[in-house]
Amino acid sequence: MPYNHKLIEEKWSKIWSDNNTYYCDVYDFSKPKYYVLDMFPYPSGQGLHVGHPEGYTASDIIARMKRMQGYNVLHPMGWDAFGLPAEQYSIKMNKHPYEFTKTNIQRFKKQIQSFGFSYDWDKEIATCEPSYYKWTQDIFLKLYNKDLAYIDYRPVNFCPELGTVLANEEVIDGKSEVGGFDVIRKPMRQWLLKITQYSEKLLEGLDSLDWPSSTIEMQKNWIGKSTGAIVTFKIKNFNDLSFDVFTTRVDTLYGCSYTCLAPEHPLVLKICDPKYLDDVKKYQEEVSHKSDLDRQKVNKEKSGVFIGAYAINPINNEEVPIYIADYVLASYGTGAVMAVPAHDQRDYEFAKAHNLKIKKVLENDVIDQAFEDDAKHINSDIANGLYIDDAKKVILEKLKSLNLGKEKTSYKIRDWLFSRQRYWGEPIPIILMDDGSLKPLNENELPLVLPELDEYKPSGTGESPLIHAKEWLNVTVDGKHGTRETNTMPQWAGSCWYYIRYIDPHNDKAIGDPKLLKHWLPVDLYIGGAEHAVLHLLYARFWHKFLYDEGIVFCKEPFKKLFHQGMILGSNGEKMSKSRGNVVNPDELIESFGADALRLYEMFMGPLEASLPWSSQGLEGARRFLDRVYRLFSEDDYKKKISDTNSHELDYSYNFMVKKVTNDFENLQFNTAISQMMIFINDVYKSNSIYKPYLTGFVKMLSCICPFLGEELYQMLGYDELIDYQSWPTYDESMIKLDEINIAVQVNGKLRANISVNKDIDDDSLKEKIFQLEAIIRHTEGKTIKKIIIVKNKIVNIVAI
RNA sequence: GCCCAAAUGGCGGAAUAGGUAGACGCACAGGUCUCAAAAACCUGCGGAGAAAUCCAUACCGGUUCGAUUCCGGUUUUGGGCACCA
Repeated sequence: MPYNHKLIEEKWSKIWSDNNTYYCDVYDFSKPKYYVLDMFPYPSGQGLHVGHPEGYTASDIIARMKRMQGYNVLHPMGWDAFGLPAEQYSIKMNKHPYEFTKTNIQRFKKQIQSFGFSYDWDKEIATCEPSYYKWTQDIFLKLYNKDLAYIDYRPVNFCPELGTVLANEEVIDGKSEVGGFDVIRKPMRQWLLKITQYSEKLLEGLDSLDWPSSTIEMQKNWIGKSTGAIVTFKIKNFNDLSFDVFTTRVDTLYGCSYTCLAPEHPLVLKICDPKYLDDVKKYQEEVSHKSDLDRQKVNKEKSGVFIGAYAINPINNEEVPIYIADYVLASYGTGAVMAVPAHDQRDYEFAKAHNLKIKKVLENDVIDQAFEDDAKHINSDIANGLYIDDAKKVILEKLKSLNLGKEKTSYKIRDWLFSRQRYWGEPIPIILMDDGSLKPLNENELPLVLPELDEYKPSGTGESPLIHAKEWLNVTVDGKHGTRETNTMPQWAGSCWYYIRYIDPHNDKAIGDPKLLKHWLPVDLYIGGAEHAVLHLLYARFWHKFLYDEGIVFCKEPFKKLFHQGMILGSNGEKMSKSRGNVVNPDELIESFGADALRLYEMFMGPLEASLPWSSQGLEGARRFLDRVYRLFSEDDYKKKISDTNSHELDYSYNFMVKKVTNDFENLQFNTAISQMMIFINDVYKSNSIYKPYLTGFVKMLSCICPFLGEELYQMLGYDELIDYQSWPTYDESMIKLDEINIAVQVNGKLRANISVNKDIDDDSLKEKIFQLEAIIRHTEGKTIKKIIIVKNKIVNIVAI
């Protein structure tokens, strides 16, 4: 008989909630702590899909194992509740997004709870609650007071037709996603955070982390540190003017045959020859119309124009022409480059297109592309005959003596654009006084709560709808008038520090409690999608490092171990989406197969980090296994085999399983752990007597994956307590060691026989036995034995010719 | 274009300090039970061959007694980045 999952799920859900089973007393410091965290979801209107529970099940298995291993486990869940869809909904319905968000949260919570995850719901948070964002605002003020937040003008995607600013994802081919209207680039007043001041700290911390190496690599590339040099070029006929370039290959300076400025470079119009002015202005105009994306896409042709001016190469006083080109970015380095066409591919292409001189300074053949590697320097006067490192040294020394160059480290990372022209986000707690000064709120004025609006429609100017909240907007400070900042914070803000708030969300004092934060941080295991490899994980690290510098947290990194779960694809191997019609609904699956079967299947599909196609037959197989397990406990034929005395039939199988499962769980390799548990159950079916403690140990491990059935089976074995805080099974290493082992025998690397011998048999006896084997005699007959390789207790290879 | 990862039966996958390729599950086929079906249980299951044996971990080469695993090259797929000086 299959078990009744509905009854069991209902029964244990109630018992868990009545007993507050998964409550974590964070002030209990008597046990070691384990903090296992999921990336919290955005509660969208669509509800949960089968991808969500994959990561949640993995973290839940770890949480349950750690509880049994005696840890005080913090395993919380909450809601990343500010966001675009809620704002769009409120515009459409002219309703407050809070209600919509609240409804979605309730639905998500109900769905998540149906999986039997051992979350401590007492720690639940939502980033859109004033009691939460009070502290997001507080951290912003701390950043502001440390001069890490500032206002600047930055271009945004503005849609005049919709009267609103659009996110990149809302713009498709230069048109708005909604309505298909034109989108233009318009500079607007923005807040930025100086994440660039933390470049080095963000880089340093990476190597100490137990993170996927690809994620560490991506963060390194994002920060983009490169060490090189600044070289100063004077301008011919402009004695007092010069510009700096940044280069990583100062050793090739003798090969510089032109220089190139970003079209936006402030010097361009000052030094441009009037003859070329029209062309230059036209080119600048063209470039300014291109959005960042356009400018990056059109990368086939190296466009640019000569501005009729010349720069002086400081190393040899050669006069080189100055161009402007859009392949030089104003935002990186100094916004100017020295071009060495022979040894930089981009410069090479530009030089070819504009008929510029290509001068070799490295001993190698440059035929139809640039040579960018190391070689002996030529045509380089003081650097002739030297290789890259020494060449850099002598050239830099000379530049330094001329006061025209120095070492310089450059980073790709830019300051974080931290404001949105939206309603549904944390208000920025700053007042813009009429006299132009900025007045931050005091801590005791927080939270600055979002006001109710009559209408949530866009302002039409691109500003936030908060501009409509006249009463909220206008304030008087010390008798002077000012208006509140109408920009709000981006969705990232709330998720930058939520792992701190979880520790004790009911107690504001917890955020400043050193003992508590020292005990619980860092997060021991953080599980979430690889799509957050850079932005969220970098921003959160930035805030954490800032809070460390402020003396609020005491570890340098927030997340010790990180794991990215893969994606669950549709059964056709494509990404699940409504339009493809391959979406699987978890509610229906729990209804018909039970939460335990769904959890088990998702863990058994394959490696956690892999993207795998959904198979409903696979789910049926998982359920079949659980029924097979249940039968052992419910059918008389099997029940009567359960015994308090050990017949030793399962000694090996059980102990091996405990070892493997413990190991695999620790490494989040659930698919192989489950297959070992299946092997154990197959062995149990074959044995005549089942030692009860072995069955108990199995149930404990199963309960991490399938908690409802785990509790039920534990009770059926006759135990009164809940299984959740029982001790983790141990194994006896001596039971795993076999006396007799199987050895493979190869001749010339090909398997010819198998032989069963005593473990650790000496080589001579083994050889003697082997040469009695018929297959070995046949394959070595008439040949000379050149060598016999023996790998102890594993394999023998006879080399014979 | 650059960077990273991957490629194993009909399918998901297992096995890498180099050592018996295909664990476990799915699908499929045959059988037992049944009036019958379902469920359950048993057996088989990479390809060729009667067998001996041969071939087989994307493809081509190399190192090695021995390569899915290491090295070089090629192809394909997936992910990331987009002229970063």
